[in-house]
Amino acid sequence: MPVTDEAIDKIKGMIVSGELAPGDRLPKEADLASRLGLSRSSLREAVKALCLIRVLDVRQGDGTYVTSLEPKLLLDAMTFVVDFHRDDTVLDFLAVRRILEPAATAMAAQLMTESDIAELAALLEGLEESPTVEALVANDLEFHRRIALGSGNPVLCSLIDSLSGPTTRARIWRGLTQEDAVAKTREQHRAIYDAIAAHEPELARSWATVHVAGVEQWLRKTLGSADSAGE
Amino acid sequence: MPVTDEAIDKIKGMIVSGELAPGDRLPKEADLASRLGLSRSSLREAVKALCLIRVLDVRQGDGTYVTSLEPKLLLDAMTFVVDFHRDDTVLDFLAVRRILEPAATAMAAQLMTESDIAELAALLEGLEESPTVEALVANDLEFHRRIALGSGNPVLCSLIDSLSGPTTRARIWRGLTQEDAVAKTREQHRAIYDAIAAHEPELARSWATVHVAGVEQWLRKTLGSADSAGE
DNA sequence: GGCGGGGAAACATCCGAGGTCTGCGTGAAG
DNA sequence: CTTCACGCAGACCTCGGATGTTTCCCCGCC
Repeated sequence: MPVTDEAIDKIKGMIVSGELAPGDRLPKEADLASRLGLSRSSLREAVKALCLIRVLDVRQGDGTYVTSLEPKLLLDAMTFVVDFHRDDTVLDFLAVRRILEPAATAMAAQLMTESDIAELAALLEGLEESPTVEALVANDLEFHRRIALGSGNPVLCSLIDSLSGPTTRARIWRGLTQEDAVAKTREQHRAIYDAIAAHEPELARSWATVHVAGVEQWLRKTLGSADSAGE
Repeated sequence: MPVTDEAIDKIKGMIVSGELAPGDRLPKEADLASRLGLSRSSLREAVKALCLIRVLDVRQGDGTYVTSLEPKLLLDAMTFVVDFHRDDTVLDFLAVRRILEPAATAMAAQLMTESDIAELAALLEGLEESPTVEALVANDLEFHRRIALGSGNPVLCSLIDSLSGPTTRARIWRGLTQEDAVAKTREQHRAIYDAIAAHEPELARSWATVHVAGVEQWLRKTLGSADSAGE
C-alpha cells in the first residue's frame, strides 16, 4: 500500500480513536510527516484528500485542523460525488428521493414550529408569477431543504440535500420550464405546505409522494423519448 | 483559491463535460500539469483527492484512469465518511435506515428472483447456532445487503450499505450479543425472508420496519443509560 | 506459437528552496 | 486606557528536480 494511503488511514485512525478531537489542530506538516515516517509531499497528498471530504480544514498561515465532523459537513461532500453521475442514473437517485422526501415531509409535519411554517409560507409567496429559471430552481430547492430541515434529522436533511444536487435539478428544470409544469409544481408545493401547516403527517407524506413521483414520471418520459430520438 | 483546488475543479469539469469518459486515461502527470498550469506536486495532490472518492484510479507504472463512475463505486466512498461519525449521531443514521430499508425490502419482495431468494435462504441457514460476533455481523450485513441489492436500485443499495457501516454495526453488535437479542434478530430475519419469498411487499416492509425499529429502540436505551451512567 | 528478457513509460517518493498568508505581540497615537 | 498600525515568527503553498518501483509491451529465443 502506498505510503500516502497509509498516512490517510493513520490520520483517520487518530481521529476515530479520539486522539484528535473535532476542532483540534494537527502537528505541523514537518512534524507529522516525520512522525508518520514519510515526506512532506506525500503527507500533503493525504491531507488534501481528507480535505476534500471535509474531514480536515487547512488554513494557510495558521495550521491544519480537524473539522467539526458534523453530519451536515461530511454529507455535503457527497454533493461533489453526486455531480459525477451521468444522466442514466438520475432516475435511480430520484427513486431514492421518492422514498426519503415523503418520510421527511411527514416528520416535518409533526415537528415544524409555527415560525418555521411561517417562513415556509413566506418562501412560497416570495416567488414571482413568471419567475426566471434560476429563481425557480432556487425557490424549489430552498422549499424542499426547509422541509428536510424540519424533519429534525440532520443526516436525513443533508442526504436529501445532496441527492437533489444543483446540477441534476437545474438540468431537469431546464426542460421543464415550458408547459403547465410550473403551475402544477406550485400547486403541489402549496398542498404540501397546507398539510404541514395543518400538522397532518400522512397527508403531507402523500402529497410529497405525488410530487416526487410526478417529477420522476416526467423525467422517465423525457429520457425515454430522448433515447429513442438520439439513437 | 489554491491551485490544487483549481486543478480538482478542472479535472472534475473535464469528466462532467464528457471530455474524459469513464475508463479513459488521463495525460501523464507532467503533461497534465503543464496543461493545467501547475507543478506536478500540486497536481498529484489533486489526483490523490479525486482518488479517495473513487473518481480516479492511478496504477503505478501504467497511468491514471477515470473509474467507471458507477453509483456503487462512488457511494462506497461514503462508507469512509460515515466512519468518522461519533456515537451521538448513530441514531440519526439509524433513523434514515429505518426509512430506506423497509422501502428496499418491499421492492425486493416484488423483484427478487427465485434463485436470489434461494441464496437468501442459504445465507440464513448458513449461520451457526452459537455464532461468533464476527460471523454474526458478517451474516447480518450480507443479509441486508442482498435485500438491498434485490431492490433493483444500485443507488439505494449502496446508500443502505454505506449507512450501516461496518464500524457502527460492529459496535452495536458488540453489546448486543448477550441476552436473547440474537435469537430475536434471527426470528425477524426469518420473517423478512418469508415475506420476500411469498412476494408480499407490504408484509416485508412491515417486518423490516419492525426489525430496524427494534435495533433503534435498543440502541436508544443503551445510549441513554450509558449517558446517565457516564456523566 | 509460446515464453522470457529488456527497455521505455509512468507513477511513487523524497528533498530543499522560495513565496505567501495568518496570528499575535509590540509600541505609538489618540 | 484603548485602539490601531507595524512587523515578526510560524505554518502552509508552490515549485522543480532527482531517484526508486512498477507495469506494459516489443523483441528475440526456444
